[in-house]
Amino acid sequence: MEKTVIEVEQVAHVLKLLGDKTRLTMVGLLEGSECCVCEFVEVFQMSQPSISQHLRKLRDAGLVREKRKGQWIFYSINKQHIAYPLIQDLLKHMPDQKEKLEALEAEGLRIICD
Amino acid sequence: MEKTVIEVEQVAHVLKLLGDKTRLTMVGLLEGSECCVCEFVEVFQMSQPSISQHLRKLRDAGLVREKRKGQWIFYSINKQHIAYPLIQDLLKHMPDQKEKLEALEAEGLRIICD
DNA sequence: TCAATATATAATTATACACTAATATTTTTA
DNA sequence: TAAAAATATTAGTGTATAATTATATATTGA
Repeated sequence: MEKTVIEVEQVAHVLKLLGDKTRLTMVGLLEGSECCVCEFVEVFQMSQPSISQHLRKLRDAGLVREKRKGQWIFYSINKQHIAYPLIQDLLKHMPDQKEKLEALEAEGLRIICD
Repeated sequence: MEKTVIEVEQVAHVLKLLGDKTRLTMVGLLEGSECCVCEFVEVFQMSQPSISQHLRKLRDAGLVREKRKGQWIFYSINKQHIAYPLIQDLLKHMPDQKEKLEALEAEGLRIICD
């Protein structure tokens, strides 16, 4: 297991961001695969602006990256972030979120690119 | 390493509590040893009510326990809490906080009981 | 080029949060 | 038993946060 030591302030900042069910689940989903905004809207059954605002917070902190693919913007986890190993450790204590994406796929709502 | 899997909501709740520099440091300190309120007041240079309110949040969540020893009330980490293994993993990514207590001790402000 | 789709941003509002000031409670000690 | 010390609680205040609504931007496809 990789280990990074991060200043308390920075850890607190990351934990504050992840101390929200929506954002924490987002990160759990992104650990499994890239997702676009409309997939999050489906998974969370929340409004698109609300989803975008959550993603913006994660992006502003550098925890996720965005990449446009045609009409969609895909988000991915930033494995280069100094807190990424910490986040991985966190996620080990949570149920796997991938079933949410599988449910999407079953409904034909998963966006596949490339 | 012990492993516990906790529901997303519960993890988010714990992370929200620890997403505050003061409370996160408190937990880091308590992982090393019990502390009483006046020690926290010294370490954080914050008002006593503010410290008490932070401790109350941690206590309400069951993350810490309190125990009166004479005129002092000592707080300790609750190793029985379902999120304790998660917290231990978190703390591994932070600098050790014990030097703060050593500094207190050097000033003769550490409260030793028993 | 126009309509539809996907996404972002801005403004607003209601709620949550952290701190301070004031006060209450408990314990020790003189 | 009265005063001091340690801690908790309550009320008030300013700020942060999350959601909604409205609007703007960018891309695709007819």
